[in-house]
Amino acid sequence: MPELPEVETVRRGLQELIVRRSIATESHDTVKGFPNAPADVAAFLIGATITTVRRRAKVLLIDLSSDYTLVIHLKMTGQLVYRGEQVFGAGHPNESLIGKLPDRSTRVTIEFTDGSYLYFNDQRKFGWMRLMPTVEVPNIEFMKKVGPEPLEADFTPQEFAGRFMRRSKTSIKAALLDQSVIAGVGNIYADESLWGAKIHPNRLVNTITDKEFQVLYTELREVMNLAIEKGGSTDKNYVTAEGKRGSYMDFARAFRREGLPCPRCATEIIKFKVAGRGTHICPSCQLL
DNA sequence: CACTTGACCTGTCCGC
DNA sequence: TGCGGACAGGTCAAGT
Repeated sequence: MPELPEVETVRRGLQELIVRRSIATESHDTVKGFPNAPADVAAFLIGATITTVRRRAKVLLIDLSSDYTLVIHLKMTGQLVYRGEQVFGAGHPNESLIGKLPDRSTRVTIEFTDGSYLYFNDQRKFGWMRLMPTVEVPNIEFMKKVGPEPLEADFTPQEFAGRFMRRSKTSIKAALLDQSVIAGVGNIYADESLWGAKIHPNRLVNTITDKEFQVLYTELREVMNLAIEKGGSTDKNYVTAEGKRGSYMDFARAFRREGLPCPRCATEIIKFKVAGRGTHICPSCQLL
């Protein structure tokens, strides 16, 4: 579920909501990777203060005053929701998305000294979390292999096109989803940017022209920036740090719009599988 | 080696 | 209404 725009939205929310709060208690059930070193929880998590919240690709980095960092991947259904004064539950506008917290999908509960909470919810348990020294974060396998951030100001169209050369014989969609090529692209924004660039997802990378890479670069950045502006895409599970929906799906042109008219030419959007993933295209605009 | 397919989990939706 | 099967936004290990 959460791709770069969703994780960035959560990051911005947490930066506002939890920085300078101190951790009083922590409890959890099964979460992959946590606690990797149980003694570290008492030594470096309890009593620590949140200093900043960063993001790399789809990974959230919650830095602590102990010089340790909580490294969190939400995978498909992870949520990080802060609860201060507001009360979720029956009648609340977000009830259908997060219910009353904690609930049966709550994996980790962090209580701050002021009595507010941060919940890590994850219905499908694919997400993971690690507590580790901040200086060690760049050394984990994911960080070593992940590609460049596509929204950085100094990320050029030339660098974008060049990254794909490592996957020249696969489909453009499979390459877009490969985190070692470009960081943070997932199924939603792969489909949306390919629609924007009028490129069929099954086109092989080595058939994509320089001009097409240029357009794809622009479309990908525009669609991701718009998605951040809209607070991300909520289909089923994703919510912001405040427990709210993201509204990008109201602006989607192809993703999850099968049977509806293409906004450009009114041809019906169709759905099929590419690289094992549900894929949406306009069959008139995106030719093989 | 490059690339594709299953596995990881739970919940929901759809057709019989 | 009940039940089996397909499917869901991510990533890795295992297989071709």
